[in-house]
Amino acid sequence: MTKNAVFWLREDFRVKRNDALTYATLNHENVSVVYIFKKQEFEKKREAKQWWIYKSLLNFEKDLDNLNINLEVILSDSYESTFDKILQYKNFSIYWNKIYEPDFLKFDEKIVLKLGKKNIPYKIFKGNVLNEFNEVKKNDNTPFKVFSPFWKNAEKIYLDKGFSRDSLPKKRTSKSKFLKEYSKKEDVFKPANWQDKFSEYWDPSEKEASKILKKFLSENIINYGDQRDIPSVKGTSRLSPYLASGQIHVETVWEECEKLKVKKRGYRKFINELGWREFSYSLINYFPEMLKQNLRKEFDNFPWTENKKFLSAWKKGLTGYPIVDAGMRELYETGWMHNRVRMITASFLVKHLRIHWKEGEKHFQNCLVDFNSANNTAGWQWVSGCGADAAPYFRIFNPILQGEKFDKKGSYVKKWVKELKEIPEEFIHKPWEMKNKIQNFELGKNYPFPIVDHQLARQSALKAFQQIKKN
DNA sequence: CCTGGAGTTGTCCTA
DNA sequence: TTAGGACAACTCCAG
Repeated sequence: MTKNAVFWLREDFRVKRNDALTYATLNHENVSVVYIFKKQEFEKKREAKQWWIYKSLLNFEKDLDNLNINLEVILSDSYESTFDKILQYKNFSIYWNKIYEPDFLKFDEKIVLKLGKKNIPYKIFKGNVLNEFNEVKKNDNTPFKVFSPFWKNAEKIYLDKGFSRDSLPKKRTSKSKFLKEYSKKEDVFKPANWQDKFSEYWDPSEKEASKILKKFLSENIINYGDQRDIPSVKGTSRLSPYLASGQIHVETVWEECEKLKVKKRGYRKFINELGWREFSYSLINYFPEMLKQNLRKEFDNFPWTENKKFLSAWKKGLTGYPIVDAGMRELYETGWMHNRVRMITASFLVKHLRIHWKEGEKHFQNCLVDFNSANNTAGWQWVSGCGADAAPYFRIFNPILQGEKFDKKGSYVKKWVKELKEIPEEFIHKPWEMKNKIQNFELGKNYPFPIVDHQLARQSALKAFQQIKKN
């Protein structure tokens, strides 16, 4: 065994159940945690996530400090050139956990070749999933394309493995440094951007993740089935950003769920959401082309429109449909949007405005603290109808009905769209129908008229879908 | 190989 | 007022 070990930190900001980190501490005298920050991957592309990573680095550094382990950050233009520099060092082994994205897996292969040539010991561990995607296949060895059978099989495979690995790294007696030069963590992120208000809503730490999970399981999971659809209520777990950056391992979430004594409907529904996460990973790895294009080819002929005004109104939350605008503003304010509202806003962009899902995908990528390629792509393609197991085309969310159904009193709308604060309940999801005048409020002045008419937009979306069927 | 059932999250119209 | 069917037909998957 070499004296030094490097744990290459990527999406695993946790001490508990972190296989690569634990392995390094159990087998080596000196352990360093190295994070390579590639600016171009974040700037103007994943700004919300950039904030999350920055805070995660600061918090994780403290956790590692308790173990006498040093966290070293390198600012980089490319992973490969940075790796080439690291490979110049002598007498070390390197470990990391997998990220299930085609590009990352390909990069792993490349690095493995280089490590082999230099005789540097390495080990790659399972990442933040229940099953690795290639463990779940149909009997004929092809991948599942429908969720239910996929999940039925995947759950069984996971249960059959029946293992529990509640691993913890071993504390060092003294700190050691590996890299001669490393960057300041502050260089990863320049404060005073729009993301600054996120601190009011999120604490990107491992401790917070387990706190949230505990609270969710003791208070909310019982009613998850119904409450998860009400955006004004904290009925969902809000664990997504912690899962995305690995402040918690999905196996931990699973296991804590299994420990529940009373397993009601809510429990099943919640576990299924973990299933969708697994399904998305499976899809993008078996069909990597879907990261860039429609999974269902017939959608290549869909008559999308280009409309900068509409796109910008959607992004700013100025479409004139209160539930849509509330969602977009929640996203901008907090780096997160409630699941039900993600569907409504996405459907609105794709079907009412007929703007390509890639535009929406890009915007969400920039604004979500829980951004993850697999979920984001699979989700947008699902809404658009061009993905796997997707919604049928005639299923077009009516933003007024959705509002009335899931935000009855309009409290979600009023929280995020302050202009509508005084609008009576009856009209909160359709302020344009209001006859009475309200002081200091005038439609078209304080808040926009709907940018498209629901009925007309719906008709034209249906027509557009008819068109691709013909081709 | 054939067969039948099913398919995350809806909407709208009719009786 | 409300419940039920139409919306389309295709692909996936298991038996």
